[in-house]
Amino acid sequence: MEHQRPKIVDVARLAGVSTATVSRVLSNPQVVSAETRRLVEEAIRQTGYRLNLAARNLRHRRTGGVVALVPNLSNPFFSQILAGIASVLAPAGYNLLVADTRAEGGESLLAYAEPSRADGLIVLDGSLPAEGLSRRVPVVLACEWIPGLAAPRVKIDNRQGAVMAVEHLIELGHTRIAHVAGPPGNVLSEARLAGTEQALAAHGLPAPRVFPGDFTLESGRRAGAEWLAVPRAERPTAVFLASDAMACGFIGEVQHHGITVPRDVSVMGFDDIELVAHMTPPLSTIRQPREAIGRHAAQRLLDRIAGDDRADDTVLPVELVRRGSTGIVAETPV
Amino acid sequence: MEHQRPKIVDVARLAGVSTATVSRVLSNPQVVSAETRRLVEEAIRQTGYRLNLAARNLRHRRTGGVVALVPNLSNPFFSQILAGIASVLAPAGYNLLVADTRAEGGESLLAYAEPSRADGLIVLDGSLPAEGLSRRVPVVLACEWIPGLAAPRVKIDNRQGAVMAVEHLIELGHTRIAHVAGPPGNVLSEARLAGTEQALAAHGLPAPRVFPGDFTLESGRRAGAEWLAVPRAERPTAVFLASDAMACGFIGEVQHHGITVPRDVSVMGFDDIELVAHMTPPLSTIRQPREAIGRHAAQRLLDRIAGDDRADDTVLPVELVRRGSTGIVAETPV
DNA sequence: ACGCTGAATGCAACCGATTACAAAAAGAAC
DNA sequence: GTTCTTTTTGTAATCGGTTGCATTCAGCGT
Repeated sequence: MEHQRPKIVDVARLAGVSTATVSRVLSNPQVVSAETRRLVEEAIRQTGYRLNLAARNLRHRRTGGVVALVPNLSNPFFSQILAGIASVLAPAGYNLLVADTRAEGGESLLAYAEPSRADGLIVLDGSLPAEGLSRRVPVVLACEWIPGLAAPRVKIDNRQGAVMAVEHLIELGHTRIAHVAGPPGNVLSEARLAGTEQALAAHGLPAPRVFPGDFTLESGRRAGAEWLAVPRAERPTAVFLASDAMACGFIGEVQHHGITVPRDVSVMGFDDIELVAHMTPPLSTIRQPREAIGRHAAQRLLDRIAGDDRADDTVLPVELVRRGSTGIVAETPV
Repeated sequence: MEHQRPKIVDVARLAGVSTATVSRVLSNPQVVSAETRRLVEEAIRQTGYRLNLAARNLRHRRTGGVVALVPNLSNPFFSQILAGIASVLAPAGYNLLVADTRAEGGESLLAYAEPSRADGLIVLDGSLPAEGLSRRVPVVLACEWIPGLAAPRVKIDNRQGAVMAVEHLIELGHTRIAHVAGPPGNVLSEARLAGTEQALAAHGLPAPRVFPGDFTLESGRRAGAEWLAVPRAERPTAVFLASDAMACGFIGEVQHHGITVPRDVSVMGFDDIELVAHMTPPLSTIRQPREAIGRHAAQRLLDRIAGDDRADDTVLPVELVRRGSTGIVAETPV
């Protein structure tokens, strides 16, 4: 008879009711009498009817979905944030979709900021253009943020985290402390660098030697190579890197050249990704509450969707995690 | 005047043409005369008109999107596959959305397999129920697969990879070789275990001691603890783990207890995730062509969407990567 | 001047649900 | 039995583009 996908009128016909009633059974069952409801449900089962979302979305002018824009899915750092987001969104009836801003062309990203595609947007990438994003769907910024954009931000105190990291090194007796920065222009890079400088200055120590980096493993490795190239007597005895991934690259490189951590150099990371607890030595780092960041971001977005237009910031606490990669400064320089 | 989002009729009115013409300018510009087109484009600019995707999708009966279902976004293994997928999908005019099958409830996943939500599905998780998936949208399975489901599969030869790993260890002189398996029931776990057994048998060696695991870092750490608990004289001198993540956990644990890799134990992983090249020692492993897996999966999906109904398998080659974590068996057992 | 062809455009039905409003049915009260 | 509520159901407009078919008009041949 009908090879096509059944529509709501097919169900209605079979159940002997109008399409309106079928629709009510679907989205507002309690207004339909028990008997009619049973009839309709049976008809739905028999026809194998499935709702067409495009049609519902068109009528409702909403999509029931939220899109998260992530700079780089390969960074395990983001996945736990996404889990936190999903844990809040799912009970609220929204589903989460993730798009990688690196993988997709820059232009096409704005396509996600359409009310006809998503009801809201959680942006985890600070390098997106502000102008395209405003005036479209509700947006919340998490972790990174976009300077020009008035939207709620959920973040950590990056500067304070850096201060804690550097003070930990200072407590261990280090005075020549280097920093490996994140990508230039990135808001996180800048805050962490500023915190580093602030902590050193507060303790009367000279400004740090800064090696360039971009948060990636490979850039950490290069920083390691640069550190090795510094004459031994001048080498920083401690290095604070702006991401755990870079710290991994750094440690791998210097260990490969016979350096022992933390005897020859103490290393601090930032993020506390799962892996670094299992390295040899385990990495000392600054823990970000990733799950909580995700949960708060999702909650703020739900608020915004519900009409709350405040654009205030949520700042979550970080935590110093002392592990084996940092130690007291060597008594006798070899 | 109008506070509402402009629709196509607003543009049409301003340009002095019909909605049909505006629509044509949008989706089929060459059929409209140059002059009219200019007029319409100007009107679009002035009104700030943006297409409503729900409406277009409803009419077209397609969405222009593909959903990838990933078991666990925190595993960096998947992100490169996703990059490969996006690199094929984007030029074809499809956009990619990612959903984490762990983060979302099981039931809600089937909601993604709706033609009104996505034009196709790439499933990277073998643990999903087959029945819900068939008969909905075109599906391609990548990496893992679902035994009952007739859909094209893009995968590697897991058994052959395991054989290569074990033969590498045998060449180095090892005879007591252990395996740390993936989660029971997983198709990859089983193929890799089978390959391990096959290679050992082919060389007249006894069946491997098998430690349980589930691909995660933590389960690798536990396997390390179990290995340490084996009396020294009986300890396997080489361990092949079914994932790199587990190998990291394993090495971290045994190094923590004074074991030196590869002197005391050789360790092989599987996957070649970026990080393992930077560990100390760098991990020997089996490389999966992740980017290529993603590209092939996306291409097969496009084929399917275009009506190609074959359900054949694509098998991509793996590669043995020799690094520092494997070495010749120690001459004199300490 | 007249018919013919093809390009450009408009009309209006359509995609598949939702929902305001109206009508009908069922109870309640007297 | 009649009137007034309250509940249940149906009618038809609507969400916002798309497209088959019809129409208009310019250009061309005879």
